[in-house]
This record gives sequence, structure tokens and C-alpha cells, in this order.
Amino acid sequence: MSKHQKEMGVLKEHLGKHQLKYTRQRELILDAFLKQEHITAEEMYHQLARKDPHLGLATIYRTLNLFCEAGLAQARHFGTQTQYDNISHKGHHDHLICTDCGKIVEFENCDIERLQEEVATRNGFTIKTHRLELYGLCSRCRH
Amino acid sequence: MSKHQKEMGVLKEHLGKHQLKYTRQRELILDAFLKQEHITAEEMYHQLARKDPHLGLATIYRTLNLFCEAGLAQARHFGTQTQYDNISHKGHHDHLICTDCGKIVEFENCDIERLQEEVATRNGFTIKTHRLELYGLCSRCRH
DNA sequence: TTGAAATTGATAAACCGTCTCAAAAGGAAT
DNA sequence: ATTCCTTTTGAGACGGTTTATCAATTTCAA
Ligand SMILES: [Mn+2]
Ligand SMILES: [Mn+2]
Ligand SMILES: [Zn+2]
Ligand SMILES: [Zn+2]
Repeated sequence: MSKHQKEMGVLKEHLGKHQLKYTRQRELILDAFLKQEHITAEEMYHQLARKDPHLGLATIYRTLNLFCEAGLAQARHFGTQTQYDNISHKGHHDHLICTDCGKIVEFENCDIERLQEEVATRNGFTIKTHRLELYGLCSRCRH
Repeated sequence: MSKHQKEMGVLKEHLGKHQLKYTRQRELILDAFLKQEHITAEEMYHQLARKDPHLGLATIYRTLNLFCEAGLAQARHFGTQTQYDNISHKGHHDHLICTDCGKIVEFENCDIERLQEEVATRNGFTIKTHRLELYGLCSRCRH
């Protein structure tokens, strides 16, 4: 029995609903993905090269995008490459990013979210999504 | 006497400090840039093609990046292309973006900024910059 | 006016992610 | 287990955006 029973269930349900198939590659990528908070396709490509040297980069991109559609992942554009954020066991959140060491801290702040809604309403907008990223130095890198 | 006396002064001061030269192209691009709130390099390339058909796209990218260094512009990554934001006559601000028609509304909210600082402090971070973008539908597009 | 240094324009290259397509694999029905 | 249709895969081509290269041109201080 796998460690990631619940998430595998979510994926299989999505696959079933869309006439998609459960493959060895998808299982492999899901396992690797659920071990991280954020990961890029390239990072995963290198990690998995040990387990399966023939796994293609395109397959990793395709599969991570599939996870986004299944609600397990969310694509974030922090730096130059897309980070796939493991949201399987957590709700909406935003990020603090250290520009020196790359450390990423997740946070949630209801007050900020509420004020965002106020701003939107005042301007006649209905918010669908948002991105809030705070860039700076973490405590280690400040010294 | 040009319409953009102040901004031209800012640019010339930056050029002076860095042993850079004041060229016809830089003047042309500055004038076009200051007429917009946000513009992409490609858009400016097409606009200026009338005034100077030989102006190269690389020069536009180089010059807009120069404006960023001089503090006149700020690069923003809303969609697929980089938007250069004219910040010469305004301070920091964030954006509401309509995902349907592309309309962009600028806003400032001190309360949000203060809460961001609180979040950062609580996590040991010192913020240098941030990005806050609210995506949704404007009043026209909601109907 | 001269000449060293910066700039320009054309285009190649880098970068990241998606598309293409023939071969392989999944899986439902038999 | 076999069949057979559909989906998936891997390799590499491709596309859009931005930067790098480099010879020719321009700037500007002496
Ligand atoms: Mn996250
Ligand atoms: Mn703006
Ligand atoms: Zn750090
Ligand atoms: Zn709109």
C-alpha cells in the first residue's frame, strides 16, 4: 500500500472522468511530486533520471499539468521557471521568497485577502485569482 | 522645449553617472514611453516604426531596461510579454487585471502593504519588493 | 577635428515550454 | 489471454520572447 493513498485516489478519479489512463510514468511522477512542496519540471527530470533514465521531459511537463487539472498541483511563476506547488493537502496560500538563498515560506493572511476583495469591489472587479509574492532576505541571509 | 522635461532630466542624470550617452534613439523611445501607462517592447516597436523604420527591436529592449535602471520604468510580467510600467510620475502601486479584455487598473493600499510587512517580520524576512496582482473580470466584462 | 568609448541594428542564440508523430502501452470486451 | 481501439510516451522539432554578438556608426570630451 502506497504512502499517498488519498492523492492517488484523487488522480484516479480525475483520470476516470476524462477517459485517461493510469500509467507507470504517472505513478512515478506522482510519488516524486508529493514529496516536495514546490518543484520545477527540470528538477523532477533530474531526480527521476535515476529511477527511469528514459523518462522524457515532455512527459513530466504533461503530467504536472495534468496534476494541476486534477487539483493536486498549482503552477506558480516565481523566477524564470514554473514551480509546481503541491496543494494536495493544503488550501490557498501565498509566498515569501528569499532572493539570496531561494528559500520559500508559505503563508495565509485572511486580512490581506479581505482587503483585496475590498479593492476589487471598489473598482468594479470580481476577483477570480490573485498572486501575492513578497521578495526579500530571510533571517539567515540578512547577516 | 519638450513636454517631458523632468523625466529627461532624470535620464540624463543617470546617463551622466554611468558614462552613457544621450542618443537620438533614446530620446525617441523616452517620448513614446512617457505617453503610456504600460507598454510592451513589441508594441513600442510597431508604434515607432512610423517615426523611424530602422529602429531595431533590440534597441527598444535595451532602452526600456535602461529606463528601469534609471528609475523611470518598472518591468511587470502580467501575461506572456513583459509590460514596462511608467512609474516616472507615481510611486509604488499594484494592479487589477481583467482576464477578459485586458484592462489594467492601478491601485495603492497602505493597509495591505502594512500587513505584508507584518507577515514578513513574523517570518524573519525583510521585504525588498513584492508583487500583488488581482485577476478577474471588470464591470463591463462581467455581463 | 580627432579618437576612444559607447551605441546601434541585424541576426544568431538561449531559454522554456509545447507540439508532432511514430511506436508503445493501457484496458475493456471478448 | 487475445484483440483492438484509444491514450500515452519519448525524441526532437518548433515557437515566442528576450538577450548576446559584432561590425559599423555615433557620441562627445579633449
Ligand atoms: Mn506554496
Ligand atoms: Mn502600473
Ligand atoms: Zn535566504
Ligand atoms: Zn474587462
